[in-house]
Amino acid sequence: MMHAQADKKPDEKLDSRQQIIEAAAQCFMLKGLEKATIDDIADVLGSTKGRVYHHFRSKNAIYFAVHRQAMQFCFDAVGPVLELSIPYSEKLEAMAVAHARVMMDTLPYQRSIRLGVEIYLRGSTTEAERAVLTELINQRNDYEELYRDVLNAGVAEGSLCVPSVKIAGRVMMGALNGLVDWYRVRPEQSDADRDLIATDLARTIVGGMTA
Amino acid sequence: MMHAQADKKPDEKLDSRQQIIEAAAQCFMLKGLEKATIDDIADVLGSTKGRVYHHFRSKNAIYFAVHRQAMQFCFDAVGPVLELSIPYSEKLEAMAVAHARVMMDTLPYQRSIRLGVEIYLRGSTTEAERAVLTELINQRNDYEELYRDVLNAGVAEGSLCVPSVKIAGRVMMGALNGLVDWYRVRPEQSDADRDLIATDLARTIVGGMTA
DNA sequence: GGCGCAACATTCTCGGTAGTATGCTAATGT
DNA sequence: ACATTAGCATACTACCGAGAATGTTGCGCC
Repeated sequence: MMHAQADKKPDEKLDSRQQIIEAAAQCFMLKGLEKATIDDIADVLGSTKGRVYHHFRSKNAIYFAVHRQAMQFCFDAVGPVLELSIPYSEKLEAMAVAHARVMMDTLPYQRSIRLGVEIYLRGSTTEAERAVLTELINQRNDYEELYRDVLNAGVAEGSLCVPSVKIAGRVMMGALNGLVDWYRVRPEQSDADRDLIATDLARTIVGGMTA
Repeated sequence: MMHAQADKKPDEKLDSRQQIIEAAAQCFMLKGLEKATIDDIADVLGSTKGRVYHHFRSKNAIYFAVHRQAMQFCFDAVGPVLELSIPYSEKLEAMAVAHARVMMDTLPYQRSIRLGVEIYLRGSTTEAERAVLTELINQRNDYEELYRDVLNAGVAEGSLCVPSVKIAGRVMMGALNGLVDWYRVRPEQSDADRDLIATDLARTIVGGMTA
């Protein structure tokens, strides 16, 4: 009943799957990875398990999709910054700002990521799933490497200075991703408010690395 | 059978409970909060559920104990540093070093904390448990406030400079606690190696806050 | 105007786990 | 010496949630 006969928004066609991912991110954020049930996700959509299992083979597969999406948001956000021709110290800070922004803008996804990537799925998973898992972990490493690359270049250039590039990268990820632990969405909060948080955050972090 | 008749180490008397907490921290770190079962914890002790439920009313109670212990480690580590009469910038860095050290030294406890404090226990818990929960959260706030206090004092003194003390506190907690996400215990790693990590980490973080 | 398939809904099973109830044994007070 | 209790082990129950099996509906296509 009341099926897709209408298709009011033709640009939202292949997104029944996307809706599930969105709902899952919401549920994961609110209840945690294990406590969020498939039925919970379906409930958010006003739907049932059937729909979810039609699009995803397993609960893990849903989590993988959420994770991929979250990482994609990050890559999309910092990608443009990487193209800029500015001193590496400025580039690093701009990357941090962009990352902080995307953390706030896609909070449910980013919080889902935090809820135990390696820990979720201990042992008892299929080999295929473990393959996807390592792919996701590699994605995170690749992302962090973007920062380390800029750090290295900045040190070579002389605009950046850190005791250890490796540790500096960890510091950046820790401080930036930590945002999802304490940031709360407030309705009265404007776009400018979020920008202020992002810039203050980035400045505080990168400030210690500029020569 | 083979009960406590021996008591080989008299200094380890009232610690059957402590052993459970230690084992629980281990299990939580390895398998996650929900996936770690009471039987897992008992297995680590070469024991059974009976023992665990003799000392703790519920699984949540065990987690609470682990959490308390973890926070206690932190308070004990930075307490002495707070007494020192040194510039606040130096004090802040010394606190960061101490915190980083305790993160590495009590890794299972600290990792357990990260696995969802607010998320673990959504709704379906007793009122008594929720009271303990808020107590734990307050403990974390109190701990973070130690850092904010030093930051404020440092800014007033002129030895520290940040765009926002509130955000600077978040940055410190995020970067320092993030340590438990990437730090791996290696047997060949010496005490000095850990000290190096701690000092580099602290310097990278606090470096951006010194005037 | 039947056929097949996509996109779900409904219902069931089955394994795993928190918590309980009960049993057992060795100290400990009296 | 006897009862009691602390400190566990063993055996059992109740429940919940992932995934499977199966049913239902509408649309496209020949």
